Formats: sequence, C-alpha cells, structure tokens
Amino acid sequence: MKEDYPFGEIEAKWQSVWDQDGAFETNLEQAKNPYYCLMMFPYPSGKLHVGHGRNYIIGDAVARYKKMQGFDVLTPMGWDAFGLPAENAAIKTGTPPAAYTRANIATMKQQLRAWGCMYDWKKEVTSCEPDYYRWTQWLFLQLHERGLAYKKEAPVNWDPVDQTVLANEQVLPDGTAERSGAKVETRMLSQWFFKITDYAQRLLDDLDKLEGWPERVKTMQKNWIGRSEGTEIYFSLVSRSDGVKDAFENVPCFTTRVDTIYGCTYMSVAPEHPQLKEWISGMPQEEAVLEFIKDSAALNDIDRQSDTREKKGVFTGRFVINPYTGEEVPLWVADYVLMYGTGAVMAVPAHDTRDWSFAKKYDLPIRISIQNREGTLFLDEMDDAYTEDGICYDSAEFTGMPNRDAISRMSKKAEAAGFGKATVNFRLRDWLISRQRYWGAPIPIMYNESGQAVPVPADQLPVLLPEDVEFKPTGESPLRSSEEFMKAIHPESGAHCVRESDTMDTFVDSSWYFLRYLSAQDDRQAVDAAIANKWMPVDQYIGGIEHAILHLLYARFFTKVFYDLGLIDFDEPFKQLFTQGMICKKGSDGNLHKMSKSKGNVVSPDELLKKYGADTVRLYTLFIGPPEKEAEWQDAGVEGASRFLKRLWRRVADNHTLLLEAADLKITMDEMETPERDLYRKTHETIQQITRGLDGAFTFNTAVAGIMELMNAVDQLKISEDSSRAAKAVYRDAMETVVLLISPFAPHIAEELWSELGHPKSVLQARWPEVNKRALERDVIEMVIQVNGKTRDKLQVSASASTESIEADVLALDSVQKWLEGKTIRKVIVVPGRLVNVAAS
RNA sequence: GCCCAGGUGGUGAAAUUGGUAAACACAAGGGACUUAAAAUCCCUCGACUUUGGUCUUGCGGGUUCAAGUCCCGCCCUGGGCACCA
Repeated sequence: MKEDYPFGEIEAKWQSVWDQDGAFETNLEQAKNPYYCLMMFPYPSGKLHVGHGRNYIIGDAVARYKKMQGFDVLTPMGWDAFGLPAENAAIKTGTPPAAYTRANIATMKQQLRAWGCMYDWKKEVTSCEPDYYRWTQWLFLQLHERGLAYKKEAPVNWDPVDQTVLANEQVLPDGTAERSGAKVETRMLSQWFFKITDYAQRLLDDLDKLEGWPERVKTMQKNWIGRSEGTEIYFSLVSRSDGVKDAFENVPCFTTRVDTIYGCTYMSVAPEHPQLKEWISGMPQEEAVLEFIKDSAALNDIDRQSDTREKKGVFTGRFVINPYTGEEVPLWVADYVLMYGTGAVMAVPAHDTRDWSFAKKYDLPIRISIQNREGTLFLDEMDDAYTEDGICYDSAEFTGMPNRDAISRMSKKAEAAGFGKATVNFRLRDWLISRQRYWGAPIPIMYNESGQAVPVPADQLPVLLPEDVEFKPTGESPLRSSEEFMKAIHPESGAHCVRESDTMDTFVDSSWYFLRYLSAQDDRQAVDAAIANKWMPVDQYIGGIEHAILHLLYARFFTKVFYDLGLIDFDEPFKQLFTQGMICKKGSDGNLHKMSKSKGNVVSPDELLKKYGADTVRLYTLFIGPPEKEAEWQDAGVEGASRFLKRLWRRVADNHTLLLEAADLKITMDEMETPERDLYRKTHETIQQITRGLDGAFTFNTAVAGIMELMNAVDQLKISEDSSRAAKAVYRDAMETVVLLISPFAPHIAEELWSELGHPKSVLQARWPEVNKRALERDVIEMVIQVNGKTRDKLQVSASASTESIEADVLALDSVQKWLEGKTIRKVIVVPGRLVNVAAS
C-alpha cells in the first residue's frame, strides 16, 4: 500500500469501476425498495463552479447513503437546456444554440463525473432535444384541450433587454427582470397563458400535505398565492348629467372590510379599468380623466406602487349608489387602485389609511362607521384612519355589533338582496408562457385565415425548431424569419395556416422533467403511469432556495394537472424538499457575493481537483457549514479537509498488516480493557450521531466533525503488534466504521481503503453500520457537580448508583463543602447521568 | 408596515432540545524532528485575573435549582410579501 494518499490515481480508478459495474443504474420495473433522489437539473451554462457543486455533492451523498441502507436508489440527471444564454451566445459568437448547448453538456457531464457524482445516465433527459420537447408540446395540447392554455390580450411584463415577455414570477419586487436585470415595462400584447389560477386553492391547501418541506418555502408560496376572503358588492352607476338618476350599470367592487361600508364616502377605480373610458364618454370631465389615465400609464409599476409617492386621482363626474344605504357617492379614478379583484374599491377614509390620505388631499368627506371599545373615537381628533377592530357605528341595523361578526352578516344581507356575495380573491395571476425568442419549445398551434388558433394534431409532433433563422432579437420571435417553419396546413380542411411563432417559457420544460426521467426512452408516451406511480412522488428533492416560488409552484401545478388528466395517481411531486444555501466568496469589491462570473469570485473546481482531489473538495463542501445556510468559501478550509484525508490514508497504510490480521479476530465486550472499550463506545456513538443526522436534518457538517472526532479517538488508542486481541479487533472495527461512515462524503478514498482492508466488493454494497446499543452503555458516569448553578467539581459515579447515594457522595466532597460554608442547603437536584446541583443560601 | 429565519471566540461553527458554552476545524503562537524548508507530531488558544476565582452566547427585564435554549420588551442582519382594498 502506498505511503502517500494517491488521490488522482484512485479517483480515476473508482469512477471507471462504478461505470463498469453500472453501480448507479436502476431497473425501474424490478426495483423492490424504490428511493427517488432528485437534484434540480442544471442549465448547461458552460462550466460548473464549486458553488454549483454543493447541490450535486449533497445529492450524491444522500444517494450513496440510501444505497448502503439497501434502497434501490434512482438518481438521474439531465439538462434544462432551452433558454436565453445559448441564444445570446449565438448572437455574439455565431455558434448555433444547439451546438453551444451540446458542447456545454459534454463539459459539465465530465465535471460531475470528476466530482464523483454518479448518475444513471440511461435516464438522461435534455429539454432542447425533440424527443423531450415533443412531449412538452403534447402537454401543452392537453392543457389547451381542457381550456387551461389560452391566449389573451393583456398588460404583460416586457423585458427590453432580452426583448421578450416575462411571467410575473420572473419579475423581482423592485421591478427588474430576474434574468437580465433590466427594468421591466408594461405592454399590451396578445399572449399565451396557463390557467394556474384555477388551481390556486388546491395549490394553497395542499401545502399542508408537504410535511417534508421547509416552512419558509411553504410560507413564500402561500404569500405568492395570496388568498383573501371578502365580499363583492355591486354599486349602481348613475348618470346625473341630466339630473335624472338612471341606474344603467353595476360596478362590482371587492372588499375584505364590508363591515366598514356605512363609512363609504366615495368609490375609486383603477386608471386601467376596462370600462372607465366608456363611463366618462361625453362627460365634462372626460378630457381630464383621459389625461389622468395617460399620466398613470406613463408611470412604471415600481414608481406607481411606491408607497411614499403621493396618491393622485380625479373625479369622473359620475356617481355610484351604495346598495346598503341607497346613498350616492362620487366615482373617482385613482392611481393607488390596482387592477386587482375588480379594479374598483369602495373608499372608507375613516378606516383605511390609503383612503384617509386620499380623502384628506382631495377634501372628500370622512365618516366613522367603526367605533372603538371605549367609544372615544372622534373625527376631529383623528390624524389617521382607525383600522383596528371595534363596534359598528352609524351602520343601520348592524350598529352596536362587533365588526368581525358584522362581516358575515353584511355579506349575507348582500347575497339575500342580490347586490353582492362573499368572494375569495387570489394574488396569483395566470402563468404567461409565451416568449418571443428562438431557443425554446415551439408552441404547437397554427392560425387559420381568420386568425383562429388551431392545435397541431398530436401525431404531427414535434413541431421542430428550424435552423434557418436570424437570431437578432427584434421583439418578434426569430422563428418568423423561417418561411419553411411558418407554413402549416390545416389538419382537416387542408387550408394554408400560419404557425404560432412564439416559444414556451423554459419553466414549462422544467415543470415535468422529474416524470420524464422515469420514461426517458419511451417514444410512445410522455409518462408511463405504472412506473410513475411506483417511483413518485420524489422521496428527496434537493435544490436552491431561489426556486422556492417559480419552479416549485409550476411543478406542483403540472403534477395536479397530470393527476386531473388521469395520467398519474398522485398530486404532489416532491415528498421531501431540501434547499441548500448558496456558496459565497469575497468578490473583487471586497464584499461577500454569491459565486458568479460577473462578481469575479468564482472558484473553479479544476485546479482544486488537481491539487487536492475530488474527495477533499467534497468533504470541505459538506463541512463548510449547515447545508441550508449560505456559506463563505475559504481556500484555507480546503487544506484542512485534505489534511484529514491524508491522515486517514496514513493510518491505514501504517497499520496495514495489523489491520488485515485483525480481520478474523472474534472477541466479546468482556475481553475489552478500558481504552478499547472507550473506543468501541465512541465508534457506536458516532454511528448513531451520523445516522440520525443524515435521516433528519442533513447535518453533514456535524457528521464530518463526528468522523474527525472518531479518528481522534482512534489515535488515542496506541496500537502495535504487541497489543491485545481485543485492542486490535476494536481498532480494526473503528477504522472500518470510519471508512463506511465517510464513504457517502468521500467515496473514492473509502472504496480504496475498503478494498485495502480486505473487502472484495464495493463499499456501496456494504451495509451501513448499525448501532450496538450495548456498546453505548457505561459502567461509570462522570457527573457535573454544581453549587447554586456554578460548576465546582466532577464526580465519577457508578451507573447503578442510587440518587440518595450520589447525593450523599456529593455533599461529602471538600470542593462542595467549601462553597456551602455558612449556608443552608435548600434543595439538591440530581439529574440522572448528568449533573447534581446543590441549591443553598 | 406585515410575516419568517438568524445574531455564540480572530474565522467557519457545535451544543443530546432546559443540564459542563465554545465540540470539530481554520487562522495564530510556541515546541519536537530537519543543515534548512515542506510535510508530520506535541502543546497553547473567549475575556479579565491578585491564579483563589470572576465575567461571557445582540441589549434590558422575567420564569427556573439551572437559560445560548422558555416568556416579555427593544436593537441589528438576512429573506419573503407589500397602495392586494
């Protein structure tokens, strides 16, 4: 056995062995004990850095651990291969996106292998290949058939840099695009949507089923869905231009505070309200209102929604009738009203801070309709709206009722009288999926002469991406430049049609890839139900927190649609979710940033692998800190991991003969003297600690620390040829345990040492060590002795000693007596196996 | 503003869930080996200290024999939502 740890040699060797053995290939039909370990598939951007590595290293560790526990583990890998960077690269360098993407995939595959992250490549999927996007298109057709995919003219988010529209989820709270960073504009365009809002309630309710998901991810999804319960009330619009009150239309408005309705003194609608122009037509105020609409439209969403900006509005000249009071109130258009709910809100300045400031500015009347418990609310003493709970006031038959109770009563009244109803509103909007870019799956639709959408028949899929296109982004899909592509024939009439030229958002591709892995080679169907039902939901999903809303919400939506289509019999895709933190490093500006090319803080794995080997990089990545938290990459830390692996290697090499000889020793615990008994106990304590950590919270950092501690304990047992049989046997047992425990983290060195310890088969086929409960027992326990809560001494106590005898022994100690001088003992607390605290005063 | 996570040595962090605060590492300092260096091995390493101890987990209170951990009130950092009626 070599003296020095030859990481380069053994890593190459074992990677080939795993490949040849098909160690990571899974027979989906025959597997008896399925465990689906999934990592978010990467976008093939070129090269992986050590920050990306965390995801795959954690996933590989889980897969190996579960394998050793006897599961039939499926760990597939694939490529989220459509997307803008490839297209932008094509514009810049002239390399076609397909070639660029395939080259990146080859590089990254090699990198993953070099890390020792092994996958079942027989199940690889690549979303930009026709054998994949054919089924993405097929799924689009399924949604279309059921009315879940539709096209409509709507105000959409336009990214002026990437020259395409974006989904709401792709726009950051500051109004910039998640991908390009450009300030997003609003445009009216006709676009394709998926009707995710139909699933809002289920997406919300089923979050409760996801016990294995981090609470914060569930909270984020909950906020995003944004359910609010309230009442829709129909106010009648009246014209008073000729002095006659002719109610000619209903203006529905949504409120969560119907209890305040008797304090409603005006109504405001959003400037984009679709009927507004109609209502003001011919009014003396028409010009002023149109002007106002124009001004509001000029503001982008960020400025418009900034809460520091002063609210603006104008009177429309029209009035509406509050159906509860029969009273006429003026109708305003105000820029603080959004096209949410119905785009119209009843304004109650006394009980809503926004209405308050608006009413103050435009001198609109304010009327109290909720009184506080003390009855001390007076208009002239208020300097802001009263938004707390209270008692209905000046509210007809509801006066005196607690306002919370009034909400349902008032809703019921509206329903009974036909001027309103209880309603639920969601913040969630439909998912905008069309993109005016080339590198995506074409939307399988054509248009006939009258412009009607005709779905491409399923048997004509895939609609192939053409290659003869001009990439330059013009705001129009590049596909339009391909004459061949644009031509289509109506499936029934044979008439000439024009193809849809937009492509699908790449989040569509990634919303179902975990299902396709299970049928990757199947060219007859998207998903094989029997296999999917056997393997899904995914047992463990691992990925970045940045996908908490986008990808994870869309994937849940798709799974529910599949369920409704009868394709599968489960309706949530991921049982257990783990979101790892990002790896950061000080950038060229001296601040900590997420690793990225633009910040100049990327650590490339290539040099590290050459200098230290993959196992060192893996071990350090796991040791760096709690895996769910962000971590700062420190090059010096890698050195520590390397030192440890070298030491482990040396211990085996130095005692190689002895370790091999000890293989056949059969001993019992009775033969062990104290030092080896201690090591034996430590060995099993470590097994317990690490196994618990891997099953629960993924505490890889403490698992690695635990192995290091065990190694330190191994070094405490001085071993030589002259040592006892028991000592040798325990020593070997401890070393074998170290190798087994470290194998999910540092698999190459573990394989090599396992074989050096005389095992002919791969460590992956060894069983994960089990805790021997008897090994954990102690005859003598060290107890901490406290006086008044301060540690004063320690005492070795027999494990069988009674509380009374321990108490007596403790009180006899000089070190205790010293602190009790002149005091009366009040109480003695004995915590068995832990400590004794003498309380005295 | 609302909701959620956090705040522990020079650094990354641990702490069996209320029971010895700082495990395991990194960095630093000292020593051994060496002609020398690297590597390796050993020791020190929260602060103060009269070497007896005292203090120490963002700050201030509280509960308890005992609080990093529980409760109340603040401060700070990160994340999510935010003119959503």
